[in-house]
Amino acid sequence: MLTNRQRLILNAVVEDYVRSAEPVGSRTLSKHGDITFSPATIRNEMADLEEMGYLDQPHTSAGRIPSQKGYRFYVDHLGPGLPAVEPITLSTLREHFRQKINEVERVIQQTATVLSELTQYTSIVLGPQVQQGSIKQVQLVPLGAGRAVVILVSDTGAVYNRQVQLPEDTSIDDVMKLVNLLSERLRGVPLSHLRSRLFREISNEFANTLEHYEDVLAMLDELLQTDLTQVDRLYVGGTTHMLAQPEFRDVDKVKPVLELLESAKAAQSVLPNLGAGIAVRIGRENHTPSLQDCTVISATYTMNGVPVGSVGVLGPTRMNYARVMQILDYASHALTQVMTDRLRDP
Amino acid sequence: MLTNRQRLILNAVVEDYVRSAEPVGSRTLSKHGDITFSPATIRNEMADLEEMGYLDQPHTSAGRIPSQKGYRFYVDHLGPGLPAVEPITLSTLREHFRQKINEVERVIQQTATVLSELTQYTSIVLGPQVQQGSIKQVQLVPLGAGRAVVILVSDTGAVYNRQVQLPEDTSIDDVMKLVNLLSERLRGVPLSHLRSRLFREISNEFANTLEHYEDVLAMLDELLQTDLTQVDRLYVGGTTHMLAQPEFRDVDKVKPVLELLESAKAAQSVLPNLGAGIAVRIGRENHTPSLQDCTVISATYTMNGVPVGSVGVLGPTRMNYARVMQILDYASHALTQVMTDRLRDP
DNA sequence: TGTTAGCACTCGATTGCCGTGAGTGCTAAT
DNA sequence: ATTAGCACTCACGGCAATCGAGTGCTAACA
Repeated sequence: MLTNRQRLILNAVVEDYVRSAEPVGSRTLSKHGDITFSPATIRNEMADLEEMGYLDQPHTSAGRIPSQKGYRFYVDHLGPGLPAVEPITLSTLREHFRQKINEVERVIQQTATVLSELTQYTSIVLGPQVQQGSIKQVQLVPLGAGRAVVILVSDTGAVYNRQVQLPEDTSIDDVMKLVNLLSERLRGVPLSHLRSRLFREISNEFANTLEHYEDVLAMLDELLQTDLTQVDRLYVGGTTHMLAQPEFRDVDKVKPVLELLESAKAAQSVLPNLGAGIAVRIGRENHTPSLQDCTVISATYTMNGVPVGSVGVLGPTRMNYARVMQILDYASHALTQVMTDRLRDP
Repeated sequence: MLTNRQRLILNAVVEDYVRSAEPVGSRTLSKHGDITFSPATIRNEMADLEEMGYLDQPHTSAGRIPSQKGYRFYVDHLGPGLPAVEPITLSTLREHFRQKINEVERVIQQTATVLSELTQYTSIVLGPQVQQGSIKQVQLVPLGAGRAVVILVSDTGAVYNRQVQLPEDTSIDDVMKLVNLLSERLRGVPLSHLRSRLFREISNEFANTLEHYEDVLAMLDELLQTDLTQVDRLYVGGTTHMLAQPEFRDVDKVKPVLELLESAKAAQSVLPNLGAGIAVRIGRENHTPSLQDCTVISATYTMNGVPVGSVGVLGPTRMNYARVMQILDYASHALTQVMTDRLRDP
């Protein structure tokens, strides 16, 4: 275990290094706020801390920087107790969430923007995977030439639409039948059960009523598979902030990270699976190799108590943990609020 | 005017420099395919070309690189005559556009991806601003608690939806009236005339039939303003390719460019206004200051002969002009085809 | 016994100084 | 008009000298 003085010093090293991005030496530390010992004492303690693996020394005649273990200890036991967020930041956030934007998508997207601006890091927001809610209305709008648009509306106000090509010789009559059937049988069905309901209970009715029922079924299957699973609703903001970080001023260092962020699919893997509370992944704790020198902090937001999405921030391991954690905490609660409002009296 | 030999040499300088990214000297040039003169002759001609402003010399004892004027001459009179695209590339493109994807949005997005992969530059695709097409169906789905979703379907298959908050005490009756009214009066109205039609012809009917007609009108106005003008449908692909370019290996060089690309609004300005054919903007020809060292090549795609969007490629001024121009030419025609297919027998 | 002052030592970063070589411009020969 | 020859230029890489921030150790001190 660490002595009180060692904690104090580790804390100071992290704070100074996060601010300056340069190895901090004993002399510098001795000037740090709540440290009263002489440089020599600090040197001794730092040597011990290094031996225990909490600090690293880039080279013999340089100051110390926190190791990943050091950051971990800092996050678990030190810094994030104190208030690190300026009031102005909080009020900006509050302002952002106060304006009622009707489209959930836009809220999510703008949240990404605001987060990256406030934190000066890259932000990643995963849109809500609304398996909740149920079908309010099913509609099929024919466009001519066998083309039609299928529209599903959920009671949460989400609208899914998709253009489909009906089998060549589908009669108007068949189309009407189809719409009525779907409309009648799917109304009120929870989105999460949509596919199974469709196949288990309704498909055999198709066989009796419709001509090309296999085709229609395949079409609906594709529609549900791609449109409701919503894998692509990932918003990334402020990627260029990465370029401002001193440790990533080398193009070869940033490139893998930016490449990861560019492919939406891969970027999914950046955010940990939905868990409760705030998750901090430091350096190699990220399973993605490109993020070995990055920290990802993320928080989950919920809808009716169920986790549906997450907000996160990506930066160098030298990150202002306390500040970012507090901001994300606020943002995730605000998003939870937004999502829950949306379910009110459906 | 340039002599034939000067053209030959300028052409060779551009081609060599585009390939190697290093100033090309007289000795190197003398080994270039269709050049038969001695280094000394080449030196004389190059000195002349420099004097005329077609070539630059980074420093006294270095080779020459094309100036922006040099590139411009190359684009206007030289390179892009010959075939520079490998058959394999063309067939990849053909393959990409062969698969019929139903969602226009997805076609656009994937086009951006394919273009950036094929060219190894950053691609920018501006989604179709479909002012064409007309209203096929208007729908209003109430969700409870005064909330409702307005859905507009155009005959091109586009679906616009937006959640709105109805005035507190709107009666079911009023909602029905509203839907019927809109449905009846807006069907067949061209999207481009939607707003004016709404205000000139329909608004006074509202006054007679509806309670809170000002509120409803304001709501519809907002809906049309934000959703149909479609300013945000800009897809950017392969931004990280910028980092691979030797002239942008310095973070301070890339950062402004990536920042520009990050804000969708600003990125709009990257693509020139819709004009016909292929547009090439070299260096300072871009009005945006961050693009002083970049070239943007873009092409317009049309729908029924009307330009509706554009595809572009962004890279360093040292760009493979011939190849990119040919690829964009192909892509824009293919997109035109896609858009036109969508209008067939509406 | 824990803390601190003093001091020699380490080592990355900076600076300055060649030597090298690719490339030029000029002149004279073809 | 073209080209061979040659002196000249200048970025670049390597190397040594210098500098200084920071350390570890020892000895003095409370």
